[in-house]
Amino acid sequence: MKNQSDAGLEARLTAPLEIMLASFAPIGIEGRDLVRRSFSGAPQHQPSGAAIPMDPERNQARLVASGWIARGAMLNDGRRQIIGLSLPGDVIVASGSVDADLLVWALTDVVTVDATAFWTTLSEPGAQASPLSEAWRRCRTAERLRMARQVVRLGRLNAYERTAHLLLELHERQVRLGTARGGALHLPLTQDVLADILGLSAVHMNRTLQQLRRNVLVDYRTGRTLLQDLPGLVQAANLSAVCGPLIPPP
Amino acid sequence: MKNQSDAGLEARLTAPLEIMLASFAPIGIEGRDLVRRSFSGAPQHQPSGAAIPMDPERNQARLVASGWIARGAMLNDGRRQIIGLSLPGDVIVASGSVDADLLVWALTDVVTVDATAFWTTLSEPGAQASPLSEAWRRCRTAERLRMARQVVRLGRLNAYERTAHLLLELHERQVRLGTARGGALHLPLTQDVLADILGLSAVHMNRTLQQLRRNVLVDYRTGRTLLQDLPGLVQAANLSAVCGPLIPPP
DNA sequence: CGAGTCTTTGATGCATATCAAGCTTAGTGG
DNA sequence: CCACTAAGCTTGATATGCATCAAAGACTCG
Repeated sequence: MKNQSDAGLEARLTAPLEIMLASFAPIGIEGRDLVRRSFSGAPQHQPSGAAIPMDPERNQARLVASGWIARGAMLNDGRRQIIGLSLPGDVIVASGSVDADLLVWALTDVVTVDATAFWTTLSEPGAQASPLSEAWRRCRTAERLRMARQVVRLGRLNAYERTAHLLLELHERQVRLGTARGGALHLPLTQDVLADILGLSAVHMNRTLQQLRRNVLVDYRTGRTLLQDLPGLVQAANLSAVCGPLIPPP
Repeated sequence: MKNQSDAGLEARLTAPLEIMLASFAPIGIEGRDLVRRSFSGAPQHQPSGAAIPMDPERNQARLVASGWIARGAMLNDGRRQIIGLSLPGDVIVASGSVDADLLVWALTDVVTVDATAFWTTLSEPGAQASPLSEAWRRCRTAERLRMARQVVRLGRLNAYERTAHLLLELHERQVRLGTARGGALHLPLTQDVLADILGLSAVHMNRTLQQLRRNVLVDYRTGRTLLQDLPGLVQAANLSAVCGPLIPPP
């Protein structure tokens, strides 16, 4: 009985991961079941704003089951930079920061599960050639690519380009998850948070969003945003935001 | 005979990797030998400025045996951003960029070897618990950490802080390799390249380096740079640059 | 010794930060 | 149901860090 309810619970928790993996490469029923079997720990709930404890030694990796998470750094004088966002289906790895200057916190209410077993499973010999491991490989490559593009964004794009590019990236990720349809996506981010992702001040973030609205590219509202002109955004971004093959969700 | 000379050559090619791994965790004689046995392909030479071909499918990973390599992106209007530097001992992974907007090129004359076998070896079951794999894990963690810090650097540090931080990072990496002694390090980077790492213009890069010299923190010259005041630089950087445990090279 | 690649310097402009204040919205308690 | 509050959004004025442009010195190398 406990097992049964657990199985149901796990299936729900891993749903975003299954969907995202399948968007990179078909993983088959076996792949799907292997994913489900790899998560058995108790889910942890964190309220919006809470820190997510990431012990670099134990507790190596956590799967985001629902909610949005920010990984970032805080300087002594209060400046804050968000390094990346983790959405449902993403796996967060402890950065093992020596000085603990890297933080992970919840942007919304969040549910996470320990992913160490999953991590290990995909490093095992048999997994090396499976369809699942191929999807996982592409998924990790996409993550590295996103990080690389975050560097380019901050280093060489202006505020307008940065914003367009970030919105396209978040759009692609949500299309993979099946939570965005035709440019409409769920964005539970305040302009403050957006600014900390893009290395801007909150004031300038606001003005940049207004500019995008004036040019009829984006209609931004907290929680519910509409990309009105995808090709226009791609042109405005000046940098590709595509992160891998995209097999549309069913 | 061929085998014998090959063995000698391979030992030399992998030397930086062995040293760097050992700086993160002791790898033992077996680890060292496993590293040496994992590289058998012909070394490739590239002159300074040449592109390093990185086929995302085959040719997954390459070890830098000597020379400096830049990974970066080029925008259509000529803006360039270097995402990271690869030094001897580093392994470059194909980003599998869909749009091929990410490039890898040689900053100096360079020798690389295919590292796919090495990569695979360390994913095998037996390797999971070996000292070598522990060193490798820490090494990869350090790389992720460096990338994260590059984001913070570009997003929230000013030119002065960025420069101090980058120099500290390069210092640490060379201390690991045993190629830096007491603040003196080898920097085969033009100010142009430094600017493209730090997201600055070459002119401002120059002025920032002068400022560091005036404050007696750094004596910069292409090819040979001296960090005159490490604690001062750490303070100026405003962000930790330490990337992992540091076991001093023998 | 000439030609290219780097570095340095000065003058000017712009993108973005900062400061300060009003406004809007949603949630809370009386 | 209505103050009351706090969080977020918006706007204007001002300041500044860095880019850009232009040109002149330093090096290096054939």
